[in-house]
Amino acid sequence: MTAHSAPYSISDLSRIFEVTPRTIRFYEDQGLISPQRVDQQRVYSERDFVRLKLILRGKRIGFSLAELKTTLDLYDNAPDGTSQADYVLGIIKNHRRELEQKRKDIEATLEEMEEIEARITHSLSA
Amino acid sequence: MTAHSAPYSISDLSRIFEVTPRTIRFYEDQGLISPQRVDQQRVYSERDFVRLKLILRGKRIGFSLAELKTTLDLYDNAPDGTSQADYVLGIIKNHRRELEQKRKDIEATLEEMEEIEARITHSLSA
DNA sequence: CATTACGTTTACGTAAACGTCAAGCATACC
DNA sequence: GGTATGCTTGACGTTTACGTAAACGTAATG
Repeated sequence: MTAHSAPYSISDLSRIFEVTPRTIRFYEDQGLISPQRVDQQRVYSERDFVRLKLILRGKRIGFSLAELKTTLDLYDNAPDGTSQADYVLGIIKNHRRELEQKRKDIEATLEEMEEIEARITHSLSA
Repeated sequence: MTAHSAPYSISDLSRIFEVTPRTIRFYEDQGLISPQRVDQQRVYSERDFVRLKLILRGKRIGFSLAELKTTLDLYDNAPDGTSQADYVLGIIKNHRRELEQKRKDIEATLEEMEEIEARITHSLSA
């Protein structure tokens, strides 16, 4: 029971995802989203909605808009030929390595923060 | 058996961490590292080494240099008073929430990538 | 009919994180 | 003594990801 469903206006998405319309238009400018137009006005489909969601998630993880564009474009069209498929598989493998690294970084940081937390709470009981 | 040990020159760190000297000097400019000087030349201790390591790890996770500065400064000096401690604990809690979110983002992305990988390899066997 | 709300394009501004010279000093080697 | 190497400090340039303002169109509302 999401408050909204497709189609969305730009301010709908702006509210839902807590980004400014400027941001959404900028992503379009960079080729990340391509909403339809009704009388010059942007109209966003469920697919656009999902794309924006993926973009913002990717950003939180630390990917650039350029990277997100290529990966979104990549995952969009299923590869036809075997060579294409191998190519995509290679890219995916790289992305996974990056992500695994980030996950390790995060886990290491979380552990350190727990240690610090423990040190502080322990020192408080002194 | 790390090839080097303290003290390090700027080019040592540059090689070890695969960043340019400019980057390291920039971090100093931003107050993230404060190496000693011997005759105007920067000399990095083991502590500086660790700091740089933490900075780069933080960057990979997606933190800004400003954020990293405050957290490094924060974790540096153990809190003396209880109020201080509570303050720090609050900040840490926020950081942990952020990191948990990022971890979720990463895991969701990894799962999607596995699905895509599966789809491709499956389509190849057709 | 004027105001308000929402949308549009165009364009200049900005903060972050360095890159890229330029010019100079010191040590080391031939 | 000249040259190469490595360090230093400016200082301007660049990319990314938007912010911000201007100037305008349209549709509903009092």
